[in-house]
Amino acid sequence: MTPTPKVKPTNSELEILRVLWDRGASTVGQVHEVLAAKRDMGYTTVLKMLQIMMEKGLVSRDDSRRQHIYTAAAGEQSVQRQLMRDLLDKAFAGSAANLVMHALSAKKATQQELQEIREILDRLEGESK
Amino acid sequence: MTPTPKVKPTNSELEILRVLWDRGASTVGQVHEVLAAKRDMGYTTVLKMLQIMMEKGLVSRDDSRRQHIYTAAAGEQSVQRQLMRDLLDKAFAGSAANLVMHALSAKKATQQELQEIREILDRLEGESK
DNA sequence: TGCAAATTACGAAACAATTCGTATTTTTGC
DNA sequence: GCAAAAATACGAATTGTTTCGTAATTTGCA
Repeated sequence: MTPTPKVKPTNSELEILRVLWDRGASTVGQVHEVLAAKRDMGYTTVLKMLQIMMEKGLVSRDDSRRQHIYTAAAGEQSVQRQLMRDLLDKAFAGSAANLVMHALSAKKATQQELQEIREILDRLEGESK
Repeated sequence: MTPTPKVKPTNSELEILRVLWDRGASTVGQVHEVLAAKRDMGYTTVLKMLQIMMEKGLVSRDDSRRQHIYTAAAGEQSVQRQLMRDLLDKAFAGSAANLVMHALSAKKATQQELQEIREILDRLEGESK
């Protein structure tokens, strides 16, 4: 089980977590490189963010070497579930079906993804039978 | 078509929109009554929020009478879609299937909801053929 | 060794979101 | 009419987020 963070990540923090989830353990420079490609963002800004996230327990780091190496402490799955629940409550009045409907129309899923979703449905339906 | 707001509602704004979507046009007092039941929140806080939301175009109001009547200007559907897109990008790396998976496991859907989702899938799959 | 380069630490400014106290305005009942 | 009650307007404090400049530290190498 991935640990559930105590705090809900802010938007910027989520951007950084995204990088760490995708790349795995990274230096500040590596995270910065990825983010700077998308939008303007100074090196020390990223550094500071990571330091704050360290305090909040969202990342952990190895500072045994010259360049500190940061790792996402909050598991991708856990954070996703947390954000999902939050959005479900606040914006969708708890209706998962409604949310799914919007998710699918917000972004076209591939044939393969649609197939995967069918499988999830099958599994869920099987369980509740 | 419900109008898409220019701005993304903040958390508190979403709470208020939730009330307006559920109850329909409401006075400050009515909104306050609902929110105060959940968490501590002063009357003028709600009032101020609604005034700010008015400026942002998230609500409209009828101030022809003593008590102003507020209505959600941002349609529930539009806001949901917008938030969905946002979350999809930031937390789910664009994978709708992944998001749907979490949505379904975060909150058990009813048989009927599952059926509705299947119908959506059918429709989508039909389109892309 | 000691200087230049690379890195982290720190503080604080800029901005945005939330909250509420007080002032002002409007209505109503006497 | 006028006072009390009820409502809105406004300003500002507080808190949280994001950003970055500058200082301090560490490392490698000439």
